[in-house]
Amino acid sequence: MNIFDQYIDKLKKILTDLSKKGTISLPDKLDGITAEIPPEKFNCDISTNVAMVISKINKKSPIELAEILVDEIKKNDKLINDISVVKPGFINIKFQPIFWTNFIQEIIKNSKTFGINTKEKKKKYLVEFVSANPTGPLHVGHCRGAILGDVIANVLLFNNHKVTKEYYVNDYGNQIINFTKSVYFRIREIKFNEPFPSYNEDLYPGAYLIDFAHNIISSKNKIDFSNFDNISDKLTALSIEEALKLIKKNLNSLGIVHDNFVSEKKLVLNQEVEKVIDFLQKNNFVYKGKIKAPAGEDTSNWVEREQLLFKSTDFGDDKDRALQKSDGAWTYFASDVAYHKNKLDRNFDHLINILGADHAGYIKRISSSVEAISKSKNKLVCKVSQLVKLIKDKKPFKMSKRKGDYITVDDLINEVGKDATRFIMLNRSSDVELDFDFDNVIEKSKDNPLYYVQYCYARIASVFRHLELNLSSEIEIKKFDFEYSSDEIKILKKISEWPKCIESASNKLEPHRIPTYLYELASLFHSYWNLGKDNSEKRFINNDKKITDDKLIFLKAISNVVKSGMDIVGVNVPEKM
RNA sequence: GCGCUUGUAGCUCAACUGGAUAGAGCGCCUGACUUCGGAUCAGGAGGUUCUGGGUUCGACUCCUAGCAGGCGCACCA
Repeated sequence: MNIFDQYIDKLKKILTDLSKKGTISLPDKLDGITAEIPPEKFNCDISTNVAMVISKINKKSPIELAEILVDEIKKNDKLINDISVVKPGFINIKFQPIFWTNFIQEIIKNSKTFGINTKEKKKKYLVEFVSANPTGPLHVGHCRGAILGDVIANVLLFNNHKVTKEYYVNDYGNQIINFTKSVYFRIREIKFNEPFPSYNEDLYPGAYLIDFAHNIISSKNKIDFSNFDNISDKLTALSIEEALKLIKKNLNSLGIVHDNFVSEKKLVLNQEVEKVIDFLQKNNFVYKGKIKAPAGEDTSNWVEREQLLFKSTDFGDDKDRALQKSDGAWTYFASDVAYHKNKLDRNFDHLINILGADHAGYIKRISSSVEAISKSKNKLVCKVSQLVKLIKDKKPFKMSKRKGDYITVDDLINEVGKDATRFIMLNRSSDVELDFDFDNVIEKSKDNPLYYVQYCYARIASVFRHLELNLSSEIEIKKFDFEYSSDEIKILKKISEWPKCIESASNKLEPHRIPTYLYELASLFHSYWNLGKDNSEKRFINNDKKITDDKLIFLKAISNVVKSGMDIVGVNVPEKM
């Protein structure tokens, strides 16, 4: 039920009819026609730019064409109250109130599907997100991307697409060796009373490793901890298992559950890296060569060496990228190419990667590899989530990994809660840096948009409570013959934009549009609510402690949209606060 | 030096894929509580959308040249 799409279809039909008659000419493709709710000052319901779009090809002024169209539109639409042409050529339409009564009847009937974008075909998506190294707990830095990925998946699911949420586990490489060694030293610290080496900068100093060590010691595995080399494989597996357990717990407290965890190590052991490089070699995308030092940087330590390179410059990257290290091991990039081949083999229509800002420079090379393998440019979309600036006590809070004083997801959830974290992290476009002010996020006031939206729902719930009705149960109303006032139509207009919001959030992968929209809807509702203070006729419940059907259904429509929006964002809507 | 990205009210940010007189919140100033829960609302002040060119009927949005901030630029992952 997207009234704008419906209206555009109606306009297109009028245009083709007129062009058949020879009244107007049309371009080959009818693109760029919009229908939207205009700014409030125009005092109308829907507005279209159609006259301006066809102005050029007809060599007539938009105003002139609009006048012609207005007559036709009037003939075709009986629910119009008023229609006018406004410079520079917009056609503005005001409906009779019955239009909105019909609208609300439709969306109440189809409350389960209202908002879903029906234009698009069902597709299979893979969303890869978080993919943090399995060497410790998630910290705040991971949070934004995690929530972004999760909500993008939710939006796509809401639109009936098939979505797989995946986590790529980097359980291969030097960092994992250092991580396992660190666990080993913690075990020795416990078992043999040896101090954890402070001199070795490669080790992980975090105290959580002590827990890992305890867990491994007390597990059922019988391990002789006296010699590292004898047990390194076993210990690596156990350590990663510990880390993943913790990470999954962290994700869970954020309300995130992945469908798959794909192991880098397994890809390497299954020779998938060799296979994909072989494939690229046959297609002439791989060669032995040297990488040049970047200009303008201190290159005194630069060592030129010959290594296996991928020709990402063929796809617009600034340099070709190394696939193999000098010791013969695959680079992270090489196994990631194999991982993306693996994704492509699973026949998804679209791949989406969520990356942190610090990995933005990586996008060109990985999308180059996907293009080389799939021969398709738009298969992979990478979405970058910008930094989160933490603010505590009005001051920026810097985290230092070395010192181990970083804020973990656990800290965050304990202090702020899941809902506030999700809502605030999502409230801004992922393209801009985000200020995350602890004091503000905890505050239960209008400064906090989460509570503002929740409060709207709670107010509606309280009306239902007073009437001893259940907000979540279906309402049946036999006669839809009431008329809504202009105050109410203002809110209904906003509701009519809900499908548009979902559509753009989904097409552009910009879920921040949802909290923004919900805030605006809540704001209109709060204003409306307060009208009842000065004017008791505008209250929902009248003096006989009853509610009229139009008001009941009106509240229901608002709460439905708020609920479905908050579901996508992944936060609760309490009936009492 | 190169690449990506951001630049909109004092501050934090929106702006329906190019639309009309650019909108919210915070902060500041006025006002509304024996409330269908004030975690709310009404009103006011506040703008050369970083700068210069270009495309267009029409530009915060697209192109181009700059300026400023952020991120990145080997075999780390």
